[in-house]
Amino acid sequence: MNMTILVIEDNALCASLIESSLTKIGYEIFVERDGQTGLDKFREAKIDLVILDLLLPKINGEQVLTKIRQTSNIPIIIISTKTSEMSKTVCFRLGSDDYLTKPFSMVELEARINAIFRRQSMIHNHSKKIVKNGDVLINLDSHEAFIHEKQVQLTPIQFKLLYLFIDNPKQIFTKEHISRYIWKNDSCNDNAVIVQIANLRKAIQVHPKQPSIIKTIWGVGYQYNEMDSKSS
Amino acid sequence: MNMTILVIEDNALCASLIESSLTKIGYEIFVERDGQTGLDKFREAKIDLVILDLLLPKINGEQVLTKIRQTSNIPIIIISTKTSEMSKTVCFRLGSDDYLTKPFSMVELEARINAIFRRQSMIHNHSKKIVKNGDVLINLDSHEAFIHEKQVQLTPIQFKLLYLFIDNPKQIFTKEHISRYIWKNDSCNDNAVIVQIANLRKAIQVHPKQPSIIKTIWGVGYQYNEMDSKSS
DNA sequence: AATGAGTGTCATAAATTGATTATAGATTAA
DNA sequence: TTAATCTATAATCAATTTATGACACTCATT
Repeated sequence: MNMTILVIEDNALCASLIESSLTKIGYEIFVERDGQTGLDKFREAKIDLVILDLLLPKINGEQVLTKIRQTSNIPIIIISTKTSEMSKTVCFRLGSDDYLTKPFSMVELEARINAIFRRQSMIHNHSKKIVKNGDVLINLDSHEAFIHEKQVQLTPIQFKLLYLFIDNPKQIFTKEHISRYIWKNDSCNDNAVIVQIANLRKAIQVHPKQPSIIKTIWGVGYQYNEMDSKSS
Repeated sequence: MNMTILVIEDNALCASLIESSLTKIGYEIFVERDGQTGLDKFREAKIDLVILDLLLPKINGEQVLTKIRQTSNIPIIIISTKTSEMSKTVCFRLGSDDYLTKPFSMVELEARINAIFRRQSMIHNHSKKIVKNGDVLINLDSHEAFIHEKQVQLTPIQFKLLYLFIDNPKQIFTKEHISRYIWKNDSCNDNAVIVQIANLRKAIQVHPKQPSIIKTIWGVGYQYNEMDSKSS
């Protein structure tokens, strides 16, 4: 499972240290330098965990924390030079999951992130090998995919893409996100994503002329919807 | 809900401090002085969380941690005088949920315990980004917007605008403000804003002829009001 | 070396959105 | 009431985004 972490931190050195360190162990990282763009990024991208500095330009960390908690229960780790009990208490009360005082070691940060994700996966018991959603079923072991109980032949990229979609129905994936997911690189080639989406759609379509189960959200990204309702 | 916490700690002073402090805020506490009796207590009582010292007689903390994790996913907080990264890393790898180095404040311990319990209680609605206000509900993950529980189709700019309004109800936004928010530039084209407002209103109106939920504040700007009262 | 499946790139076509403009309507101040 | 100013609406056209098909490249297998 490819987890995406948003780092909101204005100190460039610290941010890049975290970024390289976490990228190395397989996480996808977004870095934002101030509270406002951090919040923007948070609601635009599919984020699994937030690492949040407290001293930020524009909107401070406590406010960002509050804003995020108004709409999301996503895990948030505070990193700060503030060592006071007061600051810790406030942040925990506002809903943070952990609080690390700077300077801290990357090893510890990694360990705490892993601990949070491990606890989440314990709760969800994510050791399933067959993923089913609506008319789509895929077997992760045998790499087979079925639409309407009929097997379809998929290339590796198509399979990966389809898994991403049916494992997160209704979630919108931007081209950038898909690019990161498929190719692991930072540079995003929009066209390549578009072509892969087209290939996948062609591969899994039951009848030509029928609307694809993968919807285009114009200007945003692509989305899988289990049930397609008519426009009303 | 009465949560039960098992404290395994051989230092009598520290143990009693924790006990009194946590009892005061409503937790039920068991204290054990060594690893063996700690494990025994864990097996026979219904425990919701374990606070575990590392330096223990008979069976050390790491072993206790390992033993517990063989049979249980219960939250475990390590408290220890060991400050090394090594010790922390080992404990997290063995499955602990948090690690506090002594000396620590009771306030912080309480905050971290509360954070763990809070996260457990919200396992269900995880990472959903939903903003609701009055009759308007928008889902930032799926980019869906609902008015009166009926889905409406919005363009990217319309969606962004609606989010701005319902995230800040009763606040009046000038055209300059909206322009900056949508287009990120300093020059403001009043007309463009007016048109976008008009488009949004058309897109989210339930019945034509009904006053829009986005009010015009003449000469100032625009405002969203949860409940629309008649003009007086 | 030849084949073929899988993939990336490009050019072009199709679709949707959004900025502009003109015009009409509404509100305020004189 | 009238003029000036602000706001609303509709229509058009340009810009942006997405879709599609053709072609070239890579790499494993034959």
